[in-house]
Amino acid sequence: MEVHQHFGDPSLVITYRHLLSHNLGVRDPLRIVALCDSDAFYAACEMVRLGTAEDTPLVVLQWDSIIAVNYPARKYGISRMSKVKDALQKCPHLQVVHVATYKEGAKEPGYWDDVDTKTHKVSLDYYRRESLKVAAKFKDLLPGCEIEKASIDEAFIDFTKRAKELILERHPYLANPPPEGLDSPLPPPPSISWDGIGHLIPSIDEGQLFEEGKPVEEMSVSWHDVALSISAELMQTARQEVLKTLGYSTSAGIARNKFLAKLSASDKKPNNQSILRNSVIPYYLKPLPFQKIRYLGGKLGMAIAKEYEASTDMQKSFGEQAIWVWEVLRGIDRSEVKEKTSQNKSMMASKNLPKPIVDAKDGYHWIRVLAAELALRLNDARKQDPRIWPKAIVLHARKGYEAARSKQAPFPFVRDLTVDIIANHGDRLWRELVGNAQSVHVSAVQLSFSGIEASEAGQRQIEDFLQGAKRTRVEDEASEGLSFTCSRCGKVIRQTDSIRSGEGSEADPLVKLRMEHDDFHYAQDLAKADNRMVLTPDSAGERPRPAKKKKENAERQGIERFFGRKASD
DNA sequence: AGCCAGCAT
DNA sequence: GCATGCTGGCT
Repeated sequence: MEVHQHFGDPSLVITYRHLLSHNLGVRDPLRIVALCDSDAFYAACEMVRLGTAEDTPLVVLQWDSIIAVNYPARKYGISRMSKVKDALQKCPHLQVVHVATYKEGAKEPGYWDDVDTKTHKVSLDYYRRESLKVAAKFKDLLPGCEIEKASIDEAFIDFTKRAKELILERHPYLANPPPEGLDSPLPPPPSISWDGIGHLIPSIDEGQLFEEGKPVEEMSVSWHDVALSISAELMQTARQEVLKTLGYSTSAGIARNKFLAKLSASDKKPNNQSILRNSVIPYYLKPLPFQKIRYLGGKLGMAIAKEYEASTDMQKSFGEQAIWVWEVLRGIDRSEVKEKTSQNKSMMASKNLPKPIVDAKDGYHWIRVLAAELALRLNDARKQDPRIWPKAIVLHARKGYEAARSKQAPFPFVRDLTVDIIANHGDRLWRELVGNAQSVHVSAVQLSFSGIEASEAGQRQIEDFLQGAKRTRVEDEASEGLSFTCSRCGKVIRQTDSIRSGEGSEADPLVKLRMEHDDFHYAQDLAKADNRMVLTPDSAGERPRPAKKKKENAERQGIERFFGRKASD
């Protein structure tokens, strides 16, 4: 088995130091990573929403395309490629559900029976919310584990730390290293029961489970295998609990790194998990078309494949494809499982246009639709964390067959985010993109926020606003009148007689002053976005509150307004 | 910083 | 396909 020698670490002797250390990272010989993903997630979401029976075949539609097929439906030979018509022929009682959409007249996305891509826009928000629920549940169920949400339906879980804890708990004698010291090898591991904790990926064909007269599964048990079995146990109970409480079935792969976890996760779908022991890795990788490996599925994979075929020398010198693939894997997969903030770093709304935009002015219609969705979503996200704010707003437009072009601009911090603010920025970017042309050919538009963070700047502005009043008042008491320093424009704002319209208000006058100044910034943002006159802070108080007026207007303008307008085509 | 290409589900 | 999201590289 010379192939084993190329694997280095797996055959490395595991010592007391390895077991007792907690900071060995990706080099840890006891490292355990799982990839857990939801089975046919969008379809499962719809089943949960509709209370559909578990064995009901169901597909999810986006316009005319099937984007999710649950496992009962797959039994009928239905796939994502199928046409709805064919699917219904294969399975007449198939449930067909269209994703939620925004439609004219409705403020919230919903499920309608008259969806039309010319007038509606898809909303995937329900799936995002369900995804967050699942992730939160796994975090609850797996304390001491690092969890990285990798996509809407997948998460990596690092069990290393927890598995080591449990090894020590179950084998307390390991806590006391022998006199030879921490670097002496651990005693032989106990035998392992793999029952009920998933599918053990075999090293060779199911047909020949014996080697050298011994069952393969009894060969070469290591402490890493012990850690694997413990992790598999934890993963199994967590998955069962998610299924029971939220209704989502999942599949998982458990192995020594992210790549292998990801790979093995799809071995036994749905509702099952696979365990990949180090000793079977070479056998597992050998027959694997390497395009299946993450990051090798696209252009890079093709390039490498070409290079590989071209250079026969390399092939000869390296011999086995499995080894070569493994070398690639080693190089790339030093990646840690790292917790991500539950808040995404970008937020995007996009729309492909079956009827391209021809008249440049018609761009505003779809931009406002996209802006309305972003407003809803960002305001929603801010309920979790009011500090979050995007650094920039980006507009992409695909012209005809050309690749998409984009323009972006910094996005200012404003307290009350409205559709208008976003749309006005979007409109400005649209003008930059289309230039002077009144006639265009835009087949897709995409509006997004980037660099979303719980920014200190945003937080400070809010804190200043709420708390600054007190501090400033003290400073100001000696001097004449009310004033404060605006953290946004950096100017000292003083109360002038013009603002002092004795409305017998019960509010703190300084708070009031700040609010009015804030309104100025709000108005200025709008004005800037409109490429029109820019006010100066000092003149703001003299004006008859244009911001307020605009705001009231804006509040009445929900998403329905923009759908109400005809996309003139 | 702004824009794009590429990869992913 | 379509609707998302992330990262890295280039200017």
